[in-house]
Amino acid sequence: MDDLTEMLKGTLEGCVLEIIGSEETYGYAITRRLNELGFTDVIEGTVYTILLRLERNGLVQVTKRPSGVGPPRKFYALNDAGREELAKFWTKWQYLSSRINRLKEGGR
Amino acid sequence: MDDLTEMLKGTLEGCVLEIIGSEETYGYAITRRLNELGFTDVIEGTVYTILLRLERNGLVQVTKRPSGVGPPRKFYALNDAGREELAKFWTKWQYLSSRINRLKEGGR
DNA sequence: TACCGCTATACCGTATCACCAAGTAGCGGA
DNA sequence: TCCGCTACTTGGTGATACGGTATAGCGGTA
Repeated sequence: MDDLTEMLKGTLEGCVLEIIGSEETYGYAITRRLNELGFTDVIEGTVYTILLRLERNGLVQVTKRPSGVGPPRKFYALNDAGREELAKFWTKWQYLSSRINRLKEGGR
Repeated sequence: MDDLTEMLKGTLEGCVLEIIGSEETYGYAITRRLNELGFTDVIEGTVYTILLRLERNGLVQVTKRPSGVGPPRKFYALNDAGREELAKFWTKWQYLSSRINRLKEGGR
C-alpha cells in the first residue's frame, strides 16, 4: 500500500487511543501492534510524538516500569478525559466514513 | 459535528476528485455540493486551494466559461492522470477504513 | 573486551494539508 | 448607490505524521 500519511492525519491518534483503551501498554508495543493491524509503515518516532501529545493534553495516565530486556517502559492508560476523547473519535469516524462511503456510492 | 479538520486531511482532496469525476463542474458549486453531502464546514477557500493543487499536479483539465450571474467560472474535468489518482484514492480509502473498522471491532 | 542487534524513548526539523482572512470582481435588485 | 450573491486568488496559520539522530539497557558472540 503506498503512502497513507495524509489519510492517517487525525485518525492515527484515535487508533492509538483505542489500543491504549483496550489494554495498558507502551510505545514500542503500540508500534508493533499498529504494524500487525495493517498500519505497516508507522514507525516508533510517530507513535512517540502522539503519546507525548496525549500526555500533554491530559488524556492518559503514565507509569514507568523496568523491563528486564531493555530500558524502562512507559505504560499508558486512559483516564476519564481519554475515554471521552476516544468516544468522540469514534463518533467523528462514524460520521466521516458514512459520508465518504455515500459519496462513493454515487452520493445523493 | 465538531471539528473534522484533521480527519479530512488526505480525504477531502479525494472527495473533490470524485465530484469532478462524476461531472464537469467548478469551485463554488463543488463547495455547495460538499456542504449538502454532509461536509458542512468546508468553505470556498479550502476547495480552491485543492483545485489549484490538482491543476498544478496535472490531474485536471480546466475550461473557463462566462457565467451570466457573476464572474466567469473555471470548470474542472479529470484527465487520465486524474482518473488514475481517483482510483488510487478509493483503494487507499478502502484499505484504511477496513483496518480502522477492524480495530474498532476489537482488532485482531 | 568490543561489537552488534534488539528493545525503548526523546527530540528536532520537514512536508503536507485544511483552514482562515482579506482582496478582487461581475451581476442584479432595493 | 449600496447590498448581497456569485466566483476566484493569495498569503499566512496550526496541526499532524514522518524521518533522522541520539541516548540507553540488555544479551550474545567473535
